[in-house]
Amino acid sequence: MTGEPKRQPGDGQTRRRGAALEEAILRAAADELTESGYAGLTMDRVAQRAGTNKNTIYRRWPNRLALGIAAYRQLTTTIQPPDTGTLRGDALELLRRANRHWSSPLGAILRDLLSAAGGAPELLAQLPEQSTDTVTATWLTVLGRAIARGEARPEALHPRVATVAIVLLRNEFVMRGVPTAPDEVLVEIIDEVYLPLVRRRGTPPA
Amino acid sequence: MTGEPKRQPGDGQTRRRGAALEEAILRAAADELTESGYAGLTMDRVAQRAGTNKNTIYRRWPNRLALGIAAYRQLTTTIQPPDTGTLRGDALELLRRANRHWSSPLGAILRDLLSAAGGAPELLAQLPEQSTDTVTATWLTVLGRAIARGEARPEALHPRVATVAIVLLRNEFVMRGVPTAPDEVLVEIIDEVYLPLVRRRGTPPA
DNA sequence: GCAAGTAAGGTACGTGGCGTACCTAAAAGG
DNA sequence: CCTTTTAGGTACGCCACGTACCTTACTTGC
Repeated sequence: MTGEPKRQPGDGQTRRRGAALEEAILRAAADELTESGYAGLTMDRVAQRAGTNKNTIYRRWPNRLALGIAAYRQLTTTIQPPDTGTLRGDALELLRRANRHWSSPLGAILRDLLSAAGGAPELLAQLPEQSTDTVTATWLTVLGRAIARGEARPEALHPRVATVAIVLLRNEFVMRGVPTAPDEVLVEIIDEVYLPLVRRRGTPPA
Repeated sequence: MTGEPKRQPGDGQTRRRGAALEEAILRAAADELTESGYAGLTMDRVAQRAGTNKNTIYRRWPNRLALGIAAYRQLTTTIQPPDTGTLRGDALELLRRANRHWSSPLGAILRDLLSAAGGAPELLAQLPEQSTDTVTATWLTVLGRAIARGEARPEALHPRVATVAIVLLRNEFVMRGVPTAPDEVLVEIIDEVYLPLVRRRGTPPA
């Protein structure tokens, strides 16, 4: 939305450097992302929009993808674990947040970035929603509280187990493509898979 | 490996048409895939290798990706469900096969194709290992036998539940990138998640 | 067998976008 | 002030996709 004033050679204008310039570039890139998606994020356009030139961009990011990832991070905020009082509530809330995000325009951008990264771990790690650590920590927190309440078995406090639900939902997006998963799918994941897996055993509700 | 003889204009050679030509193109594309991966699959090179021209290729496939998918299918064979006698054995075998395939050169090609498809369902459906139907059917078969043997609870015979293990492994590849998952990961998925989830309930082995 | 129709071959080109090279000009800093 | 650093301007090489257009070889139907 914000076009930078085009600078003429020798017009005596102040010339940005360092952090200020970097922020301007990131803002321009983020704007391009939201307007045209990752496909529309071209180095020429970002340079023009930021009122600078490709040269300057390439001095800071090695390639288009790196810039795209950096710009994407500008658009996201980090998540706080919910605390609804029940494991089912917390888990469902986390899935709904993920579902909303992945179905939003930002989700489309995220998918394109993932595509472009082609599974390079050092790049994936820079994407908040994909960073295994962040996501895993959130689920472990939620599950830990449930265990403390006696809702779940302590042995379930294991990264692989704790994150099963979100992994299944992510898979839903990878396999079925773009559109939002219906809420029933989220409920099904929780009720048919996640809760049966982490709930206390050997004491059937008989 | 097989270079087609270069045809000269007016050299009186026989000119391939229809199915024969199509097969030649697919063979050339498949060879390029195995030698140079999807990145190396360029329309010009395929045309040259098949002893034909881009024009002819574009009459059959709308773009590079479509050709890549078609060529990839030439390189894969369909899977048969294993029958080791135990659910654990069958499930582990299926995971090991998937692991081997995804770590092989073919797996790299598959990942690139998935990347390029960018989550378009109609394209994904053409990739055997990604076709939900095929994979789900296999796991349902294996799980169905286990239920018949009394190893698993009948309510687990549900697509979402039956395929949990393979979904987790797929996630491992998506998140951690290329290299083979160690066998311990497969065992962990089976023993910590899959079997606890599908096994009979309420009768702990006490 | 011949003529019309169809499909393959050859070649060139437009296009888009990345990444680089190279020089000029402004700011920073001693 | 003079030097060093960093930004700006511009052009270009390159690659590969996809298209256009014509020529040439097969096929088919009369």
